[in-house]
Amino acid sequence: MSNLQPARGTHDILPDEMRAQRRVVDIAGAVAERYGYEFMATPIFEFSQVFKRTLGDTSDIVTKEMYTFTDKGDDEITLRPENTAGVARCYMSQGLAQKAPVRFFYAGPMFRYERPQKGRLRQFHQFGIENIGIPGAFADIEVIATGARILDELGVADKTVLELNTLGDGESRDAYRTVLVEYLENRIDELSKESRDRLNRNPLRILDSKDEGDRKVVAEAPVFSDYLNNTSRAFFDEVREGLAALDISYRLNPRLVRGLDYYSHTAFEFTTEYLGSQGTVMAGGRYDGLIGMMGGPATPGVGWAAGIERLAMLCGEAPAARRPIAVVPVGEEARMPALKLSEELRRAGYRVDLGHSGNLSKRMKRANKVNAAAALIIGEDELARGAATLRDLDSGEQEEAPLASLVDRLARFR
RNA sequence: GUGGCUGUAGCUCAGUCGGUUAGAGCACCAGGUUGUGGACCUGGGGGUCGUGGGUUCAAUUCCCAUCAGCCACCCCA
Repeated sequence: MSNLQPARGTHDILPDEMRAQRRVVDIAGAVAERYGYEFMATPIFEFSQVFKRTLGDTSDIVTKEMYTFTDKGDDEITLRPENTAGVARCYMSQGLAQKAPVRFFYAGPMFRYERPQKGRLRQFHQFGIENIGIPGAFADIEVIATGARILDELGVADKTVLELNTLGDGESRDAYRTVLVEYLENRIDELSKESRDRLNRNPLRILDSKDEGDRKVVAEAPVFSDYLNNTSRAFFDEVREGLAALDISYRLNPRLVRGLDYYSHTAFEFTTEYLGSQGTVMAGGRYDGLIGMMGGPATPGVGWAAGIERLAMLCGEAPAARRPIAVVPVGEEARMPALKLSEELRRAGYRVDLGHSGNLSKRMKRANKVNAAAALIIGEDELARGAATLRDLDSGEQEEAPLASLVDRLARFR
């Protein structure tokens, strides 16, 4: 058994779970389209540089979580740990600046070498949207609104909370960073070991530490909002105004810091308390610096990504599979006519379960097991009359119907 | 990567203070019903008790290691 196990942190997705995930993607995609987004995909692997250059040398994702290997052509390849960098790369290599602004959504597998837990897999799936080319706050507002609308239509809005923060522009962040590091250095012996390590690499992260000692120090730390310049402040105000206008409620969380380096201004997360410590269900923000970091022209962008598994878990029970019509032949001479009838019904749009063995009783059992809405029985008698027996499997009522009228007769079971 | 809990049939779980054929419910298969499913009845198949090693006359049970899942940290979707 041991070597038949799927690799650590991966798992098979069987139909029940697949339906749940598919529903998430279908609903999210349908909503995203209403907001002007179009479905697209980038490759599952890219040159490692795509991620290394953009996600930041200090991020955990780059430093310890990437699936990177050298392929037979000696290229250094990485399985994508997220999709924003890939979309940005695509934006440049496809010359999409010509078509800016662009709005894309994607769905697919991502890979991160982490210690697995429920809701945290090494191969997991994300649905995300990217809005590239719009510098103004309206883009941020619409991006958040798209996410909120999706959560609402999935029926999980009341299980999630939107947390919002601003990271300001580069100037504001640099100014704050300097002051913060200075403050933290003065109280360095009160900080946890992890936070001391983070002090140089990524001091903003310390604001989000769960360590008690750290929290005490953080509580008295200088506040970012005091260091926002006018531009950054005005931007954030407009975002908040827009959310208010759309009745999207949120909770300001000044400690909300995105893990990746390319973010600026708006940062947000939809979180839930129903999933244990894997509570982030959808997260994103503005990444005006990203395309520049990849060597392209300064290009604004906003987006978010959502964990499909996490959303599906939040949604609870998977939707039921579509109920088929069971076609059951009786006797050898009915097999071929049953095959032809099945084909005809399928062409007409029905889902058909054609049993392949067993007597009538066994096939009826199977019809029941696959949750068929109706059974069509064709045997010698029916064949002689060019008809089939149509049995409603819920009520148990049955009648004989001429083959020619079947497609219509079945309409109520569609 | 750190700390902890768990691992017995396809699933959910009993059980063995170390002892001979390891159980239940559900699921599955067959029959009761060779032109009628769901309910019911009868019977049946399925486990090297996660894997490897150690202790022992004897290990599914104790010990160690390992793998996997889960929880918290970490990180995040």
